[in-house]
Amino acid sequence: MGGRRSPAQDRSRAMVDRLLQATTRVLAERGYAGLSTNRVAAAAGVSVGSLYRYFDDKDDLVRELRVRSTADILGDLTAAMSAAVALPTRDAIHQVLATLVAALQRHRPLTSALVNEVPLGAQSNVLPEVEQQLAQFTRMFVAVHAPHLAPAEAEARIYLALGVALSTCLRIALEPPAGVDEGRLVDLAADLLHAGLVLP
Amino acid sequence: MGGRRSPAQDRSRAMVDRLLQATTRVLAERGYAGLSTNRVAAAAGVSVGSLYRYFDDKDDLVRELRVRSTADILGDLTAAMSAAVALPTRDAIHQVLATLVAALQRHRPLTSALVNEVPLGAQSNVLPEVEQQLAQFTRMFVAVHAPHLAPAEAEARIYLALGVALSTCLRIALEPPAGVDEGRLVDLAADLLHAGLVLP
Amino acid sequence: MGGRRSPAQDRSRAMVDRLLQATTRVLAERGYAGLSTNRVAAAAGVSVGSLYRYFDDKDDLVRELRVRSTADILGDLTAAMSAAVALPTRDAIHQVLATLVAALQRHRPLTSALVNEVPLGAQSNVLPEVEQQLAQFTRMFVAVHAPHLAPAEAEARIYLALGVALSTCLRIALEPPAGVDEGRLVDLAADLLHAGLVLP
Amino acid sequence: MGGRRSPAQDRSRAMVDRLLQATTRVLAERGYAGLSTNRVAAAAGVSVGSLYRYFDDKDDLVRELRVRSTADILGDLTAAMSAAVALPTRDAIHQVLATLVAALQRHRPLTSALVNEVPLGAQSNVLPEVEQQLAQFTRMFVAVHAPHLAPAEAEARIYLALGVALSTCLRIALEPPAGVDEGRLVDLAADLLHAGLVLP
DNA sequence: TATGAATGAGTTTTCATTCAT
DNA sequence: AATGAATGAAAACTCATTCAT
Repeated sequence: MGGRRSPAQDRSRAMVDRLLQATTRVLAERGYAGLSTNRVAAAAGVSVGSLYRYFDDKDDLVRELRVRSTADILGDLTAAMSAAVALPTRDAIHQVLATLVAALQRHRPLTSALVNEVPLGAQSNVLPEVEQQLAQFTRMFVAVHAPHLAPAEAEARIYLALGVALSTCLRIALEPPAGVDEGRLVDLAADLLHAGLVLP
Repeated sequence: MGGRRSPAQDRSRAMVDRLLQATTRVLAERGYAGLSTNRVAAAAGVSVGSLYRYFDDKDDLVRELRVRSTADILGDLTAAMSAAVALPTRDAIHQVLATLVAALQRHRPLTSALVNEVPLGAQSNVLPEVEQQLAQFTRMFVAVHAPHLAPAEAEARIYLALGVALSTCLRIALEPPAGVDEGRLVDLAADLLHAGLVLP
Repeated sequence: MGGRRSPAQDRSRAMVDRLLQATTRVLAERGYAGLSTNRVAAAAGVSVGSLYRYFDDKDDLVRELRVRSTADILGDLTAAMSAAVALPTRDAIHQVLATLVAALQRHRPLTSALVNEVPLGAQSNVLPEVEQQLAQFTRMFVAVHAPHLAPAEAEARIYLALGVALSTCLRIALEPPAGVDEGRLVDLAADLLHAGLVLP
Repeated sequence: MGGRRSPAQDRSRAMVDRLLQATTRVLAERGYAGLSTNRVAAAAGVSVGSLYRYFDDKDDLVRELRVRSTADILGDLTAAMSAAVALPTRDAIHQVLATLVAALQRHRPLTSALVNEVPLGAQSNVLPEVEQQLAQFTRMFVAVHAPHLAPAEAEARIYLALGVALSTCLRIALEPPAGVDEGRLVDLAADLLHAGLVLP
């Protein structure tokens, strides 16, 4: 952690960053259909050949983009989850949701591009890593706050809650409805999940 | 109603059906990226030229596919909604959700392809017509069963409920978790939405 | 000549005419690039299959069109040439030129389409039959009015005169310049050819 | 003038030349109808993709071909016209005609293809730039050598002479008649134009 | 390492032509 | 005879990927 990097590694990292940023830009401006390796390289001010030195292929590029954006969001989420364990049930949920919405909003252009433009392939959830992390938290959370639930019942509730949490946060972050207060939406969502997860 | 069809119309309809079924098959097997007009024609056992006799272009093909499956799902949904108005609150919600899950499952291969493979462009909701229909129902439903809510509050709940209902049904229909009873999931979802929509 | 036609032959002739007229129309409206057998058939209100009953292929259609339009022009030309033999040299030439210009103008849409849109293939003169007819006349004409010319010299002048006559008439008929009197152009052309053909 | 070229520029120029030469070859062998980008690329021993690196599209390819050969012909023509101003009337005309014929012959395969194979669209003159250049010369020429003509009369003669000159030169260059001396034809044409342009 | 010209399989789409009805 | 649905070869063009420099 916090290790030194050789100049070569730095140059490498810089290149990768440039390319990923260029990918985001192209994705936002031209959509997935307009995303070509040549275009990305040009947008990054780099040759196509270089792109292929740092990424296996086009898929790898997009995959990496997803992973990176996810990582940043995950950071926030993890912190929020750590803080949340000390809070009362509903507040904990609210905290996590609010954090997730904020994180998604912070990455709005990229997230939007990924959600709206990139076909998902086999996996049908947009941000798999985020979902996994969320799942872990939810599981633990249920174990603590709703120990009365039978395992199967707990599983069902977790499964449902995950979907609700993720889709709701995405919706609030990316398509906020006109004339509805965002904070209120997060409040409501927290109430909903609270009810769904821990009520008898 | 019950109109006779000329042989030519039948042939025409048969061709269109064949091509749409082939499209679904190709979509399921090779994904949206692997969906080419030549491939669809081959899968339908028909020449490319014929495909272009019945569809303006590739977009038209996918559009029609969406329209058809949407229409079918909408049919079920509308019926369920009609029946639901007479039921008590929670049962009404349950009825609609169960119907939607069943309809989506019936169109599983296509819906799955649409959700997972087709980049959505600007609109981030799959099946916009279904969402609209659902919105109408929800609005009416709230007006009837939760008249105590202030307009803004009602709006917020409707917005949230819609996202939850749609994403949950899609999730249950397309990615049912191993070892969790599907019926129980719909039950839980109904409870959740009931709580979210009408509780004070 | 002037023979009776069976009903079948009439129907046949009517079909051919319809198709050729449709071809002219399509050629004028869509250009040669937009000339497709299907389009011609549609424009004629006839099935493609029928087109192929009356014409071997697309080329045959266009070829026939050329032949027909030529035939009409040839009729005029022959008459003019017959009358011209009795006239003094320059007047004879003038008569023929004026007749040709008038005939080309009468068929303006078709001629224009043929000249501007249809690639000529191997033969590089637009209206080969017209040229042949004209050549015959010119040859005879030179024999009568310029018997003093050596055979090789006569050949050279005829060759030149033909080109001049044809291209000039086409130009006057199809691209008349703004602000220049057409009659004057024909006059000048007649003078030119007169000088070129018979002067020592 | 005598500028050095980088290897890259040379390669680029070499590629463009190869492709244009291949285009000429295909045009000569298979006609305009048989001119496809794939065929041109194959004839050039190059991939289609490369063709599209150097030309925007098929039109661009043909356009460039026209531009190049036109430029070459124009070069000769301009030189001849410069030299011609010092000559007596008939000799000036002869010089220009002879030069044009020679230039057209030098580009025979291409010119032939353009004249015989490429449908001309709206403009019915092949080589519009050549015609323009010729027009400029003729106008000046008439102003100098036939100042006695009224403006309208001058216009008419210029219009006619242009058509005659161009069509005659094309004819001599592309379809020289068997057994007739080419030089004699140019002589005759010069006489003809001389008479037509400056005689009272 | 970086470059970017070159590749060519693959995509969408058209249209002359055929043939079962 | 007439129809027009069906065909499929071929056209224009794109783009992920490679490799010589």
